[in-house]
Amino acid sequence: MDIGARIERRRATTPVTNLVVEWSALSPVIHVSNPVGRGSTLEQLLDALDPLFDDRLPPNLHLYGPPGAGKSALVSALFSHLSDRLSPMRGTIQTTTRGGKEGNFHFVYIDARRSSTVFRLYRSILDALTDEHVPERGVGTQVLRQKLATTVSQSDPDVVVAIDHVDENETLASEGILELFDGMTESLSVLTVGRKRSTAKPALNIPAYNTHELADIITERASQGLQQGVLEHAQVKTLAEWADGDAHDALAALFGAVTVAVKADSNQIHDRYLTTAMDAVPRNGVSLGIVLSLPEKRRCVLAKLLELDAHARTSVETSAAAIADETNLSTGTVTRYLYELAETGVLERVTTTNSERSGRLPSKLEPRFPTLAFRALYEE
DNA sequence: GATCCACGGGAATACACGGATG
DNA sequence: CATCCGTGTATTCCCGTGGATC
Repeated sequence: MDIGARIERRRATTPVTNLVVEWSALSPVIHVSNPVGRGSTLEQLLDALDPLFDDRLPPNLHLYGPPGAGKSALVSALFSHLSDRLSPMRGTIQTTTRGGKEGNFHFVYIDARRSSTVFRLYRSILDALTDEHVPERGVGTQVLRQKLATTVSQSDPDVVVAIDHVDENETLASEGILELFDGMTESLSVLTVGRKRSTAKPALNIPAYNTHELADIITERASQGLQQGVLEHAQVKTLAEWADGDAHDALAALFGAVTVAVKADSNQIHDRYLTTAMDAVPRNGVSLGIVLSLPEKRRCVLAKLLELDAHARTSVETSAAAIADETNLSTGTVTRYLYELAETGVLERVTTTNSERSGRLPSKLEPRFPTLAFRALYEE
């Protein structure tokens, strides 16, 4: 019996709720292969990448736009399709005649959130380009750089690398990123993607979605992920208007609402679930991708923080103590984590007014990320 | 032995308040 | 009255350590 059949059998015997058909279609951190509604930006991107179709390496480029505008969705999908068409099949013998216009590029998509250091950037690219094992420790950054330089210059196909999520709090800065590839630029081109405009490279702007486009995205996701007709048109509209152009927020809210409905054993999404879910997505908050790529212990601290009762949440210190109690971390360390998370915007410190004690006023911590979706995705 | 980097401890500094000081 | 000071907290900053490779 083959694996596919076994999976199907397992699937059929596992009780599924009559609400969700496909969780991955609903996940705000998984991109679909054909993003909706970014046609004109796609055309501009293809224009910029036009040399590719003439067998030349395109110039370096920077794509920027507001959060939830579909930057990652567009670029990851585009790179995946380009890879299908313009990359040599890995591990198969090239049968096309020499000089043909196919298979002359490697396309590498990097998430700077997961490759947040120079070392990891080099490592991820190298790992994508070679079949060999690439060390994760024990070898210096410059060694990896050298290895990458040789690989890039010696390999026949040139390399186009997209580095997504640059210029964030915890990720590499777009400024200076090209210097990391000094000496390789003959055979390697870089597309950086971020929220800020970049001064150095030619840049392309991607605008926020309008309400109509957002509604289409939500509808598409719901049709893939939910039983037909579960999400009503009015609810789609509510979500789309509320999200104000931010697809991340819209999908995080939808996902949250679904988890609430499933937990309540409901076979439909009541409006009150939707409201609860929208309330759990702070406006101008930090995206799930950022929170989920935090180091393990910090994610753990965040998860515990969400479970605390009102008493434990009154100050950073009490929260830290309660969390430390449930983990093997010391109060001091948890405290520092919490402050650091507040520093980077994942949490917000709100100074509390009433305190019977003397001294500086304490503050309580408010999550600045979609809490329901985080809770569900944290178990992975 | 080298390397990366998540962790951990704790010192240093900032702040709020009330009372002392000029 | 304005400013300084002491005390108790809150917050930030720094740097060493150790696990897991290679």
